[in-house]
Amino acid sequence: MVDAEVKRRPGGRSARVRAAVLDATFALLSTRGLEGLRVAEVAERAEVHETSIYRRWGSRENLLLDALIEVSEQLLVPDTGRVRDDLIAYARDLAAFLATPLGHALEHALAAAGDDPDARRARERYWVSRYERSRQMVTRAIERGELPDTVDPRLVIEMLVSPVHFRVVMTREPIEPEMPARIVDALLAGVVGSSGTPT
Amino acid sequence: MVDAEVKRRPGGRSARVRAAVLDATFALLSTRGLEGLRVAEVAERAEVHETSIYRRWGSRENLLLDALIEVSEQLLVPDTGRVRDDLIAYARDLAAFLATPLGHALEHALAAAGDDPDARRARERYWVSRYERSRQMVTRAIERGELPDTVDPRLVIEMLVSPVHFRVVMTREPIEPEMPARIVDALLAGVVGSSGTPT
DNA sequence: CACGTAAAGCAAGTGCACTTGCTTTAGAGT
DNA sequence: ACTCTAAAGCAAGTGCACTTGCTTTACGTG
Repeated sequence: MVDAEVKRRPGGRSARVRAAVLDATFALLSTRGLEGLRVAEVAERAEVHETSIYRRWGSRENLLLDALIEVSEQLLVPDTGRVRDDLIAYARDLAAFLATPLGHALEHALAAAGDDPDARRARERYWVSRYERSRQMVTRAIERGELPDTVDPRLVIEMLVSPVHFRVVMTREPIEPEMPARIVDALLAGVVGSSGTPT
Repeated sequence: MVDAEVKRRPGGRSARVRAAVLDATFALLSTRGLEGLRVAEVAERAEVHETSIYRRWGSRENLLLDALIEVSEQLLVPDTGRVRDDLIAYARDLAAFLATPLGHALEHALAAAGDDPDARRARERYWVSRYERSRQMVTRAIERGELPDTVDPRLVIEMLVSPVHFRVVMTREPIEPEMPARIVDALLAGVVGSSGTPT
């Protein structure tokens, strides 16, 4: 599941410990949930000393962040040949993922993460990677001539995904199935041009 | 500063305690910051027993939520006569508020709040009130004939504010001064029609 | 194969959010 | 004024994240 990529001591104990801890974290996350997960329990299950966890990750928060970020790499960027369909599918997949317990946990870990160097690094790495992949949908549309090259991919992606995150983290309302399409239509044609027809 | 609106015992001790605690919370929030604020310290400063705080609010989180929500009532809804200007001004004000320490604190309190009945109530009250006020910008535009009545005010507001909250809570990037205008233009005319000109 | 070092193990402790069982007080209704 | 009760005060305790000073282990290098 987890494949390490360690710094100083490539193949050895460090890597084993890291993998064991992350595996234990996932296991306990699914049984105990985000709130119920105790660091001591992770340590016990990973057969590692609690101190080792704190020395490597610094805090429970950072451990969760590190573990959960790997999960979201599953999210694939669709390529249907039409921007509208790509964006709608992407927003739907995102909403579906964020509705899972793991998705919820990731969102809350990201929102709660502190400002220490470790957390900062993890957060940045995450958003850069996410953005690099998702912008493809827009750049491909521009190459295709479907969108003018004056369009800013970053803005489009931000306006696409932020309402979804917003509902999950801030208002905690469910995302209706038709919401992704309404967002995309408003985004592509403007509210005047589109948002009347509640598909 | 805080004006109570108490349930069972209108004018008496309850109200005094509530006000004293909330005042102490604000005072310590500005000196100690969100992280540094300790419940015991609030109790001491408010000259109230710590237990009383826990009995009334249930948790530190809920106390913060209750205190901070009152602050955001400051945010006024502009009425310039043109939707575009209203929306831009509103997004700017929001971004400016969220950039303050109090704004940051509110966002994180909202994001971190749990799912107990108290937190749920506070959150819902907050968003309902915020939404009721901000939708005015859109409904007025519809009345004016500036926007067709097929436009969904809720969607417009959500798409307007969520990128701002998103940056503050999730990515933690600063909001560029021109971002509000770019969001509004994309929202009104669609990315094809507008977002090329980075004002 | 020896040795130096980074990381893991260990034990003991600290701070703070939150709990609980009981007592005291103040204010609202009669 | 008297009483009834909700809320405040109090004391003692619990759990868990996080810390620290020291020892031990095992990997990588000369």
